Amino acid sequence: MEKAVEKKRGSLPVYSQLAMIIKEDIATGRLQPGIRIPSESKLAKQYNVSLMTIRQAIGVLVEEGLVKRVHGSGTFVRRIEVGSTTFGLDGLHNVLTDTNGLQVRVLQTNVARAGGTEGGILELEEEAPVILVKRLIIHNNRPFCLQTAYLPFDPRAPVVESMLETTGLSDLFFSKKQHGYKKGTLRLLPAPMEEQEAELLQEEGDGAAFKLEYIYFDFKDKPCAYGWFIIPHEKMPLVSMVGVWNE
Amino acid sequence: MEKAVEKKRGSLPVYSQLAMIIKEDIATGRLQPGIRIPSESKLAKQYNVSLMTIRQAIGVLVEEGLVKRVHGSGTFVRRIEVGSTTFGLDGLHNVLTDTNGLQVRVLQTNVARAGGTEGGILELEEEAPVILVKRLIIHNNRPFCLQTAYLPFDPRAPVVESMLETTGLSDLFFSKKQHGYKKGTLRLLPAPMEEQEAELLQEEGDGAAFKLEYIYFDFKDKPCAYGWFIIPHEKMPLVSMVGVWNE
DNA sequence: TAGTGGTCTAGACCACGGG
DNA sequence: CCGTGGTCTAGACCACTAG
Repeated sequence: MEKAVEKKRGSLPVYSQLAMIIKEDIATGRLQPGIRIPSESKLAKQYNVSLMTIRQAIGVLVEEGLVKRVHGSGTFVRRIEVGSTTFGLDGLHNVLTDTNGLQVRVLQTNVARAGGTEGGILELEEEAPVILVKRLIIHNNRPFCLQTAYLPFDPRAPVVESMLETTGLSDLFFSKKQHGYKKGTLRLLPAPMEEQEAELLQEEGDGAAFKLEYIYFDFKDKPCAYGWFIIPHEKMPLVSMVGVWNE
Repeated sequence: MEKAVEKKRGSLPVYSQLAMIIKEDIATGRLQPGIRIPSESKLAKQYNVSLMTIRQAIGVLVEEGLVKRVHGSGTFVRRIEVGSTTFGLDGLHNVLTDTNGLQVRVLQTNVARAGGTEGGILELEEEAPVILVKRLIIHNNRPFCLQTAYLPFDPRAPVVESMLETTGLSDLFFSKKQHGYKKGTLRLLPAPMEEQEAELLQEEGDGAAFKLEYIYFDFKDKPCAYGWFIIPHEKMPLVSMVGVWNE
C-alpha cells in the first residue's frame, strides 16, 4: 500500500488527500475502532510531508469525529456511539436566509403587561410593558413555522412599526437596522401542536413539532429578546451522519 | 489598548490568549457584526507573533462561530442567527457511558418476521427473521429512556443471548465484543409519549419526548442495526449557547 | 494588481502519559 | 525516561477577491 500524495497544482491539498487516505484505512477496517494510529512524526516521514501538514490532516478527522487525539499517548480511532452526535439547524437557516422565498404574516401584535414567565426572563419589573408579536413565516408560499416573540417595550425606541411592517427580513427578531446580539441561548424541545397552530400551518401530520426557544442578550448583557418558533418536524428534518461516508 | 500576550511557561497558550483578546473586542462592540477584522498578517505584526499562531487564534473563533473567513477577502464578525446553531447529545452520551449508574432491563425480546418498515431499512427479504428487543435504560435507579432495536437474525451468530443478559454495557446496540460500525445515520424527532411508555418511564410531565432514530452500517455497508430511543425531554435538555459568553 | 486567506516547510521546544 | 501530541517560528508560494 503506502499510497503517495500528489503535489501538483490544481490537485486537492495534500492534507486533504492524506485525510482521505487515513479515512479509507478506517473505512476498510485496516485501522479498527479503539486502536492507535501511527504517530504524527511517523506518518510525516512515511508520506514525506511536514509535521504541520500531517497535523492538519488528522485535524480534519478529529473534526469529523473519526479519531481522537490524546496528549502524550497517541491518536485513536473512535468507536461510533449514539451520544457523540450533533444536529445542526441547517434547514431552518436556509429558509430564514432565503430572502426570495420568504414571507412573514403578522398574526397578532400588541403591547401587554409582562406576565411572570416573560417578565422573569427579560428581567423586567412586574407589570412592565412588553411587545408581543405572533407571526406566521411562509416559505415558497407554504406555511413554514410560527413565531412568538416578546420584547421589552421602550417608548423612546418605537421598533413596533418596523416589526409590524416587515414582510421579509433577514433577521427575524428585530428590524434590519439592529447591530445584532452579543450572545444567546437556544433550547430545542418536542412540542405537540395545538389545534389552532396546526390549522395555521396547514398540517395534517401527526401533530408533533419542534419548539425552538430563544433568549438573546444585547452588548450590555441585558436580555432583550425572548420567544420561540413552532416548527413541524417535516419542515426541519434533523439528521446527522456519523462515521465514514462515501470515502 | 493593544494588550500584550504573555509567553511565560505555565500561562495559557499564546493563540488562546489572542483568541480571548479578539473575543473581548467582539463582546464590547469594538468589532461589530458584519465588519472585517484586521488581516492575519497585520494582527501577527501587531501582536508580534507568527502568522501560524494568529491563524490558530482565529481558528478558535471560527469554531466558536464568532467569525467567518472569506478567502481572498477577509475575516468578518458574524451576526448571531437562529439557524446557525448546533445541538449536541452530551447529556445522552454522559448517561450511556456512565458504567456505574447504568442498568438495563429487558422488556421484550423475540425473533419475528420482518415487517415492511424494518425489513426495508435492514434490506432484508420479505418475512426474513429479525430480532426485536425492547429495553428500559435506567440511570441512577431512575428510568431514563426506552429503546427499541431491530437486528437481522443470523443463526450462525447467536448474539441474542449476549443481548439478553447485558445489564450494563458501553455500547447499547450489540455486545461489547463487536468491533463497531463503519457509519450510521441518526434522526431526531419530536414524539408524544404513549401511555404505556410514560408509565414505564414514570413520567408525569407533558408527555412530550424526543425520538432518536438510528440506522447503523457495518464495514460492508450493510445495514445491521435499526431502532430508536424514546427520551423524555427533561432527561435530555438540548441547549446551545451562541455568541460571546463569559469573555 | 494589491491584499487577503490557504497551504506547506523544516526546524524548535514544551507538556503530558506510561513504562 | 522516551514517545506522544501541543505550541510556535520565520519564512515561502498559491488561490481567491475586489478595486
